[in-house]
Amino acid sequence: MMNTEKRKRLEASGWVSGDAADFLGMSPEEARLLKIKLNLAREIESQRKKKGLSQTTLAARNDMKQPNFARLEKNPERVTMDMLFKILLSLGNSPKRIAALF
Amino acid sequence: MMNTEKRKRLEASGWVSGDAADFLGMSPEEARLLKIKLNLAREIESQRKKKGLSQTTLAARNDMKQPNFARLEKNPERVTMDMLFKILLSLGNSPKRIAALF
DNA sequence: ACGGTTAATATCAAAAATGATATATTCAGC
DNA sequence: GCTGAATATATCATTTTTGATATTAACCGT
Repeated sequence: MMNTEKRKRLEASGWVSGDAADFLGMSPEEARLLKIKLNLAREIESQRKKKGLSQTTLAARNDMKQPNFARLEKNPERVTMDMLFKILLSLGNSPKRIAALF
Repeated sequence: MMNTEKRKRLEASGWVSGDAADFLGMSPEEARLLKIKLNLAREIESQRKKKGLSQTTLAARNDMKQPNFARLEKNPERVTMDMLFKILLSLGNSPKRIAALF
Protein backbone atom coordinates (compact mmCIF):
# COMPACT_ATOMS: atom_id res chain seq x y z
CA MET A 1 0.00 0.00 0.00
CA MET A 2 1.02 3.56 -0.55
CA ASN A 3 3.66 3.60 -3.21
CA THR A 4 6.73 5.77 -3.00
CA GLU A 5 5.42 8.41 -5.32
CA LYS A 6 2.31 9.02 -3.30
CA ARG A 7 4.24 9.03 -0.08
CA LYS A 8 6.63 11.53 -1.51
CA ARG A 9 3.77 13.81 -2.43
CA LEU A 10 2.20 13.48 0.97
CA GLU A 11 5.42 14.10 2.76
CA ALA A 12 6.11 17.08 0.57
CA SER A 13 2.83 18.50 1.75
CA GLY A 14 3.65 17.91 5.36
CA TRP A 15 2.94 14.32 6.13
CA VAL A 16 4.97 12.10 8.37
CA SER A 17 4.52 8.52 7.48
CA GLY A 18 4.45 5.48 9.68
CA ASP A 19 1.11 3.92 10.36
CA ALA A 20 -0.22 4.96 13.75
CA ALA A 21 2.04 7.98 13.67
CA ASP A 22 0.64 9.12 10.38
CA PHE A 23 -0.83 12.15 12.00
CA LEU A 24 2.27 13.28 13.79
CA GLY A 25 2.65 16.96 13.41
CA MET A 26 -1.05 17.61 13.29
CA SER A 27 -3.23 18.59 16.19
CA PRO A 28 -5.78 15.95 17.19
CA GLU A 29 -8.43 18.17 15.65
CA GLU A 30 -6.60 18.36 12.37
CA ALA A 31 -6.13 14.62 12.33
CA ARG A 32 -9.79 14.12 12.98
CA LEU A 33 -10.71 16.51 10.25
CA LEU A 34 -8.46 14.74 7.82
CA LYS A 35 -10.08 11.41 8.50
CA ILE A 36 -13.46 12.92 7.91
CA LYS A 37 -12.30 14.33 4.62
CA LEU A 38 -11.10 10.91 3.56
CA ASN A 39 -14.53 9.55 4.39
CA LEU A 40 -16.27 12.20 2.36
CA ALA A 41 -14.00 11.61 -0.61
CA ARG A 42 -14.57 7.88 -0.49
CA GLU A 43 -18.28 8.47 -0.37
CA ILE A 44 -18.16 10.75 -3.37
CA GLU A 45 -16.33 8.18 -5.42
CA SER A 46 -18.65 5.45 -4.27
CA GLN A 47 -21.79 7.37 -5.08
CA ARG A 48 -20.44 8.49 -8.42
CA LYS A 49 -19.69 4.95 -9.44
CA LYS A 50 -22.98 3.69 -8.16
CA LYS A 51 -24.63 6.15 -10.49
CA GLY A 52 -22.38 5.11 -13.34
CA LEU A 53 -21.07 8.62 -13.86
CA SER A 54 -17.60 9.53 -15.06
CA GLN A 55 -15.42 12.06 -13.30
CA THR A 56 -15.67 14.14 -16.43
CA THR A 57 -19.44 14.46 -16.45
CA LEU A 58 -19.73 14.96 -12.72
CA ALA A 59 -16.98 17.52 -12.86
CA ALA A 60 -18.79 19.38 -15.62
CA ARG A 61 -21.98 19.49 -13.59
CA ASN A 62 -20.08 21.30 -10.91
CA ASP A 63 -18.12 23.61 -13.15
CA MET A 64 -14.96 21.68 -12.64
CA LYS A 65 -12.48 19.90 -14.83
CA GLN A 66 -11.84 16.20 -14.59
CA PRO A 67 -8.31 16.43 -13.22
CA ASN A 68 -9.49 18.59 -10.37
CA PHE A 69 -12.28 16.20 -9.65
CA ALA A 70 -9.77 13.37 -9.56
CA ARG A 71 -7.75 15.32 -7.04
CA LEU A 72 -10.84 15.70 -4.93
CA GLU A 73 -11.42 11.95 -4.88
CA LYS A 74 -7.83 10.86 -4.57
CA ASN A 75 -6.17 13.61 -2.57
CA PRO A 76 -8.83 15.07 -0.32
CA GLU A 77 -6.13 16.09 2.12
CA ARG A 78 -5.41 18.91 -0.28
CA VAL A 79 -9.01 19.98 -0.70
CA THR A 80 -11.19 22.00 1.61
CA MET A 81 -14.16 20.49 3.32
CA ASP A 82 -16.18 23.18 1.57
CA MET A 83 -15.47 21.58 -1.77
CA LEU A 84 -16.24 18.05 -0.63
CA PHE A 85 -19.40 19.21 1.05
CA LYS A 86 -20.57 21.06 -2.01
CA ILE A 87 -20.12 18.04 -4.24
CA LEU A 88 -21.94 15.78 -1.83
CA LEU A 89 -24.83 18.22 -1.72
CA SER A 90 -24.93 18.35 -5.49
CA LEU A 91 -25.05 14.57 -5.50
CA GLY A 92 -28.33 14.92 -3.67
CA ASN A 93 -27.19 14.21 -0.15
CA SER A 94 -28.90 16.08 2.64
CA PRO A 95 -26.72 17.76 5.23
CA LYS A 96 -27.91 15.12 7.67
CA ARG A 97 -26.79 12.34 5.43
CA ILE A 98 -23.43 13.99 5.01
CA ALA A 99 -23.18 14.46 8.73
CA ALA A 100 -23.63 10.75 9.14
CA LEU A 101 -20.27 10.30 7.46
CA PHE A 102 -18.49 12.07 10.27
CA MET B 1 -30.54 44.44 10.07
CA MET B 2 -27.40 44.45 8.05
CA ASN B 3 -25.91 47.89 8.20
CA THR B 4 -24.33 49.56 5.20
CA GLU B 5 -20.80 48.82 6.22
CA LYS B 6 -21.37 45.14 6.46
CA ARG B 7 -23.32 45.05 3.23
CA LYS B 8 -20.51 46.87 1.53
CA ARG B 9 -18.04 44.29 2.71
CA LEU B 10 -20.23 41.43 1.65
CA GLU B 11 -20.90 42.90 -1.74
CA ALA B 12 -17.23 43.57 -2.21
CA SER B 13 -16.68 39.89 -1.71
CA GLY B 14 -19.33 38.95 -4.20
CA TRP B 15 -22.66 39.23 -2.50
CA VAL B 16 -25.83 40.45 -4.03
CA SER B 17 -28.14 41.84 -1.42
CA GLY B 18 -31.88 41.82 -1.23
CA ASP B 19 -33.39 39.59 1.41
CA ALA B 20 -34.66 36.41 -0.18
CA ALA B 21 -32.38 36.99 -3.13
CA ASP B 22 -29.38 37.26 -0.89
CA PHE B 23 -27.93 34.15 -2.38
CA LEU B 24 -28.27 35.17 -5.99
CA GLY B 25 -25.18 34.33 -7.87
CA MET B 26 -24.44 31.27 -5.79
CA SER B 27 -25.44 27.75 -6.60
CA PRO B 28 -28.03 26.29 -4.23
CA GLU B 29 -25.27 24.17 -2.78
CA GLU B 30 -23.09 27.16 -2.12
CA ALA B 31 -25.97 29.00 -0.50
CA ARG B 32 -26.65 26.03 1.70
CA LEU B 33 -23.06 25.76 2.68
CA LEU B 34 -22.95 29.41 3.56
CA LYS B 35 -25.91 29.10 5.89
CA ILE B 36 -24.26 26.21 7.61
CA LYS B 37 -21.12 28.23 8.08
CA LEU B 38 -23.10 31.01 9.67
CA ASN B 39 -24.58 28.46 12.06
CA LEU B 40 -21.21 27.13 13.01
CA ALA B 41 -19.83 30.60 13.60
CA ARG B 42 -22.77 31.56 15.79
CA GLU B 43 -22.27 28.39 17.76
CA ILE B 44 -18.61 29.11 18.28
CA GLU B 45 -19.33 32.55 19.63
CA SER B 46 -22.09 31.23 21.81
CA GLN B 47 -20.01 28.45 23.30
CA ARG B 48 -17.08 30.74 23.81
CA LYS B 49 -19.16 33.21 25.74
CA LYS B 50 -20.87 30.50 27.72
CA LYS B 51 -17.43 29.43 28.87
CA GLY B 52 -16.47 32.98 29.64
CA LEU B 53 -13.47 32.93 27.34
CA SER B 54 -12.10 35.84 25.39
CA GLN B 55 -11.34 35.70 21.72
CA THR B 56 -7.74 36.25 22.65
CA THR B 57 -7.39 33.20 24.87
CA LEU B 58 -9.38 30.94 22.61
CA ALA B 59 -7.39 32.16 19.65
CA ALA B 60 -4.15 31.40 21.47
CA ARG B 61 -5.27 27.87 22.24
CA ASN B 62 -5.64 27.30 18.53
CA ASP B 63 -2.47 29.04 17.46
CA MET B 64 -4.38 31.99 16.15
CA LYS B 65 -4.43 35.70 16.78
CA GLN B 66 -7.44 37.51 18.12
CA PRO B 67 -8.24 39.47 14.96
CA ASN B 68 -8.36 36.30 12.94
CA PHE B 69 -10.58 34.71 15.49
CA ALA B 70 -12.90 37.68 15.27
CA ARG B 71 -13.05 37.23 11.54
CA LEU B 72 -14.01 33.65 12.07
CA GLU B 73 -16.91 34.62 14.30
CA LYS B 74 -18.05 37.67 12.40
CA ASN B 75 -17.26 36.87 8.77
CA PRO B 76 -17.52 33.12 8.41
CA GLU B 77 -18.39 33.57 4.75
CA ARG B 78 -14.71 34.21 4.23
CA VAL B 79 -13.50 31.30 6.27
CA THR B 80 -13.29 27.67 5.28
CA MET B 81 -15.44 25.08 6.91
CA ASP B 82 -12.21 23.36 7.86
CA MET B 83 -11.37 26.23 10.14
CA LEU B 84 -14.80 26.41 11.75
CA PHE B 85 -14.86 22.67 12.19
CA LYS B 86 -11.45 22.59 13.78
CA ILE B 87 -12.38 25.22 16.33
CA LEU B 88 -15.61 23.47 17.22
CA LEU B 89 -13.72 20.24 17.76
CA SER B 90 -11.21 22.01 19.95
CA LEU B 91 -14.12 23.38 21.96
CA GLY B 92 -14.92 19.79 22.78
CA ASN B 93 -17.73 19.18 20.35
CA SER B 94 -18.02 15.73 18.88
CA PRO B 95 -18.43 15.46 15.12
CA LYS B 96 -21.97 14.32 15.81
CA ARG B 97 -22.73 17.40 17.82
CA ILE B 98 -21.29 19.57 15.08
CA ALA B 99 -23.32 17.71 12.52
CA ALA B 100 -26.43 18.58 14.48
CA LEU B 101 -25.80 22.20 13.54
CA PHE B 102 -26.29 21.45 9.89
C1' DA C 1 -14.10 60.32 32.76
C1' DC C 2 -10.06 57.10 33.00
C1' DG C 3 -7.54 52.84 32.37
C1' DG C 4 -7.70 48.29 31.08
C1' DT C 5 -9.63 44.57 28.63
C1' DT C 6 -12.09 42.78 24.89
C1' DA C 7 -13.82 42.89 20.31
C1' DA C 8 -13.84 44.74 15.61
C1' DT C 9 -11.81 46.61 11.43
C1' DA C 10 -8.21 47.45 7.90
C1' DT C 11 -4.40 45.99 5.50
C1' DC C 12 -0.64 43.11 3.67
C1' DA C 13 2.38 39.30 3.00
C1' DA C 14 2.58 34.44 2.92
C1' DA C 15 0.51 30.18 2.25
C1' DA C 16 -2.83 27.24 0.43
C1' DA C 17 -6.52 26.00 -2.56
C1' DT C 18 -8.49 26.11 -7.00
C1' DG C 19 -8.69 26.28 -12.09
C1' DA C 20 -6.66 25.06 -16.21
C1' DT C 21 -3.89 22.56 -19.46
C1' DA C 22 -0.94 18.98 -20.99
C1' DT C 23 0.24 14.42 -20.55
C1' DA C 24 0.46 9.78 -18.89
C1' DT C 25 -1.56 5.67 -17.19
C1' DT C 26 -5.15 2.27 -16.65
C1' DC C 27 -8.73 -0.43 -18.22
C1' DA C 28 -12.53 -2.58 -21.28
C1' DG C 29 -14.00 -4.44 -25.18
C1' DC C 30 -12.88 -5.92 -29.37
C1' DG D 1 -2.26 -5.86 -28.96
C1' DC D 2 -5.29 -1.70 -30.54
C1' DT D 3 -8.42 1.85 -29.65
C1' DG D 4 -10.96 4.79 -27.09
C1' DA D 5 -12.70 6.18 -22.71
C1' DA D 6 -11.79 7.00 -18.07
C1' DT D 7 -8.57 8.21 -14.41
C1' DA D 8 -4.49 9.70 -12.64
C1' DT D 9 -0.43 12.70 -12.42
C1' DA D 10 2.36 16.95 -13.15
C1' DT D 11 2.64 21.70 -13.35
C1' DC D 12 1.61 26.42 -13.17
C1' DA D 13 -1.24 30.77 -12.97
C1' DT D 14 -4.85 32.71 -10.44
C1' DT D 15 -7.65 33.26 -6.62
C1' DT D 16 -8.73 32.79 -1.92
C1' DT D 17 -7.63 32.01 2.65
C1' DT D 18 -4.76 32.53 6.46
C1' DG D 19 -1.40 34.80 9.54
C1' DA D 20 0.34 38.88 11.31
C1' DT D 21 0.37 43.65 12.76
C1' DA D 22 -1.53 48.06 13.65
C1' DT D 23 -5.30 50.57 14.87
C1' DT D 24 -9.90 51.72 16.36
C1' DA D 25 -14.11 51.12 18.78
C1' DA D 26 -16.94 49.22 22.46
C1' DC D 27 -17.38 47.84 27.04
C1' DC D 28 -16.67 47.36 31.65
C1' DG D 29 -15.60 48.52 36.60
C1' DT D 30 -14.09 52.01 39.49
